[in-house]
Amino acid sequence: MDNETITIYDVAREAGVSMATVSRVVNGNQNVKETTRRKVLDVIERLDYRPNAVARGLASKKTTTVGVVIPDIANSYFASLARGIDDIATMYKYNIVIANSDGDDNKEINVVNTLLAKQVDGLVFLGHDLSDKIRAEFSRTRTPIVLAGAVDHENQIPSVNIDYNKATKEATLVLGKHSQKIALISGPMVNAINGKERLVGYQAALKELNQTFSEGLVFETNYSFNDGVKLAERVKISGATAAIVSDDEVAVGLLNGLVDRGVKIPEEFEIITANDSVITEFTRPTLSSIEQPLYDLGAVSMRLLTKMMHKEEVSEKSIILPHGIVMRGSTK
Amino acid sequence: MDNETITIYDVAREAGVSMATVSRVVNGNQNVKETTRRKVLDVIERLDYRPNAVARGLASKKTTTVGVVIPDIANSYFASLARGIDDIATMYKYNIVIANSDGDDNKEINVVNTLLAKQVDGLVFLGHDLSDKIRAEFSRTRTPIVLAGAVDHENQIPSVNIDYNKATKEATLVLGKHSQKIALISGPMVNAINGKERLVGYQAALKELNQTFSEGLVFETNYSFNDGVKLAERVKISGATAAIVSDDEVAVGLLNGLVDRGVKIPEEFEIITANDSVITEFTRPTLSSIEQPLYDLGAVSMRLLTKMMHKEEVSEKSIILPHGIVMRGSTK
DNA sequence: TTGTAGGCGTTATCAT
DNA sequence: ATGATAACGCCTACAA
Repeated sequence: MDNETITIYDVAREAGVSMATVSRVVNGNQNVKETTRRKVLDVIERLDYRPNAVARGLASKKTTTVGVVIPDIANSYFASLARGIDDIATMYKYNIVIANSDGDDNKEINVVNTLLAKQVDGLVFLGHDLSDKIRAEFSRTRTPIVLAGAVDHENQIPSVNIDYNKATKEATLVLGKHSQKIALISGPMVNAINGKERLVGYQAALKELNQTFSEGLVFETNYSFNDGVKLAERVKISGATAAIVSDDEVAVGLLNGLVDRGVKIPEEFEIITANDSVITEFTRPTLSSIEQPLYDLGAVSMRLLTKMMHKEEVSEKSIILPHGIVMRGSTK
Repeated sequence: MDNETITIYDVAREAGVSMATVSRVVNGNQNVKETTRRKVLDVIERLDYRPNAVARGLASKKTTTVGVVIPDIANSYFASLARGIDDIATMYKYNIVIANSDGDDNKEINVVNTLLAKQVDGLVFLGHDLSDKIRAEFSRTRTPIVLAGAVDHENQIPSVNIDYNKATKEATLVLGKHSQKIALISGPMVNAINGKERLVGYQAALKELNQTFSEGLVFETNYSFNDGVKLAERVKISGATAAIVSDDEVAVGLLNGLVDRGVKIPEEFEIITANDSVITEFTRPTLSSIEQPLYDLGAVSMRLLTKMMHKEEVSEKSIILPHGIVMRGSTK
């Protein structure tokens, strides 16, 4: 009663050739006479035949699909990376299956496993420092994996990053020109996005500034606008007069929270945020930021992954993209 | 030389049972003696066996994967919907393959086809009024499809929306209290997100306000922050003293562009935007908005899709979620 | 409760 | 240039 799924056999029969031939024209194999090619193409059109990618995947052991593990697709930073990834993936005829990990170690392992079960040809892993468990998981699969905006401290897995340590240090030094008390607003410390690098850079800068490191100036958040807003009061009380923030949404919240409390920015309080996503221009004053090529981080990592999937030689496994500091309204 | 891919046969041999039995325990079939189940589970663990989802998909004709066609994942409005979709999908054990369409008719058709070729169990289509071509494509597939934040004027395809017409009318009426010239900032007119509904609602409100509709007060954009910024000058020149905007990023740009030009908001110019995404709170003043349950739009549509995929009866095919108007800083 | 065997829709290897 | 015919890894009646 329903339209049966039509297969390569149907096309073959209808066109009076073997399925092998149909397969050849579908796959652009040159060894087909032009006339039969036409004939087959016609039938394909007429029958509205659409090759079954699953069967194809089973037979060829390639799915033309890559998995993307992402902490939160609704976060503009990750969304930008995702966009870069998808564009390049599309360019190379890959599709993307996205799985939110919420930055949770266990969920990460979970989604990585289901992604691998789905036989993705490759994996892009976003956002977190690698936990030992996940690294173990990665090490026993042949599936190519690339980290984007995430560092592997063992330096085993190919990755695309900026130098978070250096960038954070530079940003902190900028704030140090006018501030004696600089706060560090990070993600959840146990598992922050490049948290260690950032902390190290921050501390190195403090040392150079002859400022003492104080736990009381380090604040943890869960990467959300509201976290930033809520933090404003605590930060104000801490006596800090500047902050380096690890996530743009948090920074926007903090800035607005501070402004709403009558704090003058940048006169009384300076902020530099970390990701230079579009939202840094949404506020007044606008947010100064570590400048990083978000889209490119995604795009380059996907490009790297395609090379690995195609078994091309990759000279550089740990790609560091250039960064900078954009001075906008939240710094003097 | 490498770790061979290990299959259900390996497990069967190693456990001294048939592959059917292994399949049973993997799929949680109850007809397995507890002791053999244990035995099999042990071997699975020991061999680190991971069922091949592709083979499974071919044999069972189910991929536990749903396709999501999205205009731009980097847009916070769509990203919110996507998050809702993914959460519910995960809850029901589905994965999501995302494809950006850029709101382009041809790309849409393209990605829909590759998604269908991949045998997704269902499809969520975001963002646009349906073109005839895409509707034709949809009508000749058995794959369940749900529209989220997109209306089908033929009312054939299940969808989850708010009443854009009514919401736009209400918002326009609010602006009409203080303004004689209300601009409508839409997406690309040919293919705007629910563009027709919004235009109709806008015009209905004008009529009720005894204001005349003028082409000069309708502005098209491409849904980006920068479009909004650029538009500020033109809108100002047009003499409008209020605007209803179809996209939050555009609204943010417009607001900032206006503020930067010395326009006082809301005193001299009022704005109501359309999507109530987080970024409406990023600006100062904050943006008043049509209020809509973004996450729920995604979540509900995915829930509806699961029902369809499981062949459950669905009573209501066109779900309208409630909306409201949030008055924030950009209105008097 | 467990095993056997026939698909699922392609690709890919050999022949012809 | 074209056609048989095995895989590919699993599910699922059907038997036992």
